[in-house]
Amino acid sequence: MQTGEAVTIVHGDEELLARTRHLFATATEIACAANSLGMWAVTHVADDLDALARERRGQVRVRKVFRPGVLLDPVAARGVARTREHHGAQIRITTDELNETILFDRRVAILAGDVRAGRRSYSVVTQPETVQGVTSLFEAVWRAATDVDVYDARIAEIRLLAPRVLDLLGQGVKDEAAARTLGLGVRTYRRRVAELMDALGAESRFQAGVRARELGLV
Amino acid sequence: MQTGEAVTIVHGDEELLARTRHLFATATEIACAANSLGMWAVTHVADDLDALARERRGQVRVRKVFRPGVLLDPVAARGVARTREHHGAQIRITTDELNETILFDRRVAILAGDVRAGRRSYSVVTQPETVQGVTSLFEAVWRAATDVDVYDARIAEIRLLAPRVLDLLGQGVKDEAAARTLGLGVRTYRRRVAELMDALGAESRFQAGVRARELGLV
DNA sequence: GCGGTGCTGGCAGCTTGTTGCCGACGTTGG
DNA sequence: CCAACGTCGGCAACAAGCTGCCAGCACCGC
Repeated sequence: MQTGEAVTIVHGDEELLARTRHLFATATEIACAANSLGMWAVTHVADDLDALARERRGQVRVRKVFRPGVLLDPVAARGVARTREHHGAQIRITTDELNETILFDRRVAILAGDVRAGRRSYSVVTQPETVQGVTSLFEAVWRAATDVDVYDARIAEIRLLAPRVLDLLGQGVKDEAAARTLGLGVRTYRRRVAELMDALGAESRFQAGVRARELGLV
Repeated sequence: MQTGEAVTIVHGDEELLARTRHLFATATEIACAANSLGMWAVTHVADDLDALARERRGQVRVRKVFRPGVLLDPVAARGVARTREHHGAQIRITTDELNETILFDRRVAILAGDVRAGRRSYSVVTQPETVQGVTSLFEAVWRAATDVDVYDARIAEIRLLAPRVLDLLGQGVKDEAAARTLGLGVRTYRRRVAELMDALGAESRFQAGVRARELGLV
């Protein structure tokens, strides 16, 4: 990654880590928009980066925006809570579609690309106008987003039954049979399904299946 | 992995490779049942293993059973064709639910477990009765399965439109709007959807979404 | 005890999805 | 040219899914 380049393509998590470690160590402002914890898994895997974040807690403003589906996975929800507690991160939830992005000090933007051959590619952008554009988009999303506490209480409830509902949905079981299996009325079962779809931000059951699989919920 | 153990748990693809390389080098019969190419990606990543398989072509009987959804991905379909051509593998398609399995000479069975923290665990079984049980299950599936050629011609057609249909489905677009977008009548669009669901072995759209995502089709 | 609140589940109306039927049309082979 | 075949698309019947409505019930606070 050369200093003169405005956009650099980075392949794979390891390379991204290697090339951005210094940013995590020096930035005073880190902002992240993610559909799942996947992108931030990079920073969790690297133990030294986690320790670094804790160490720098008072020196860096960390903001993260997730989609509500993230909170459906108990493990991910705990990860979110831990991030807030240990890193002093401010966390909000949005129902808008997100492109996965990390911003450092309004100077560097990392945009996630597609997964190819099991490796995800990232664009590392330093070109000022582009970074500014991405930043303003993030700020707009941030302003419209809701504090995680508002969502978490509600989703914590949905989470209780979600694994069983998702399991039955994933097996292709019809609503009536699924409701019977869970000992619910079909109206209530459908309420639970509708809540899940809302949390997943899905408008159809196919889309919900895709999202649920993406988030590792099924 | 000790000789005396009847079942050994192996974590991650690399470890599986390291511990089973000798099996690929010595076995005269290899049988694999897989939901996707994922499990066999292990052997593709290792170049020396690929070369080994080519070298041993006349010395080892290779049989693989996949689910039809695998053929929906052009890349995977080409991988299947290449395996057949280069390794002389016999390949069949089944619509039954499969547990991902590799068998070596009716003596060793490898069963795939769940993915944990991004690493998949495998059970490596050498206990004779268990291996025999797994082998007989594989043989039953093999007997009932259909030669890949029978499926491939049909699925090759479905594959042409599949990316666009899957994309619209994944966006939650309703059938009528999706049909219009593709310039089809809604009856035809629904035929295409039904074919896809058949190929994916899904009974509901949620399940289809999960499967499609699993196979990397969306 | 009583009123307020929230959840459940049955019912019903509506939308969306599933699939058979059939006429129309294009293609192919004799 | 004609017959056979396969696909498309409109129509319709039916099933599955979506959601509002409301009575019944449990719980809670005064």
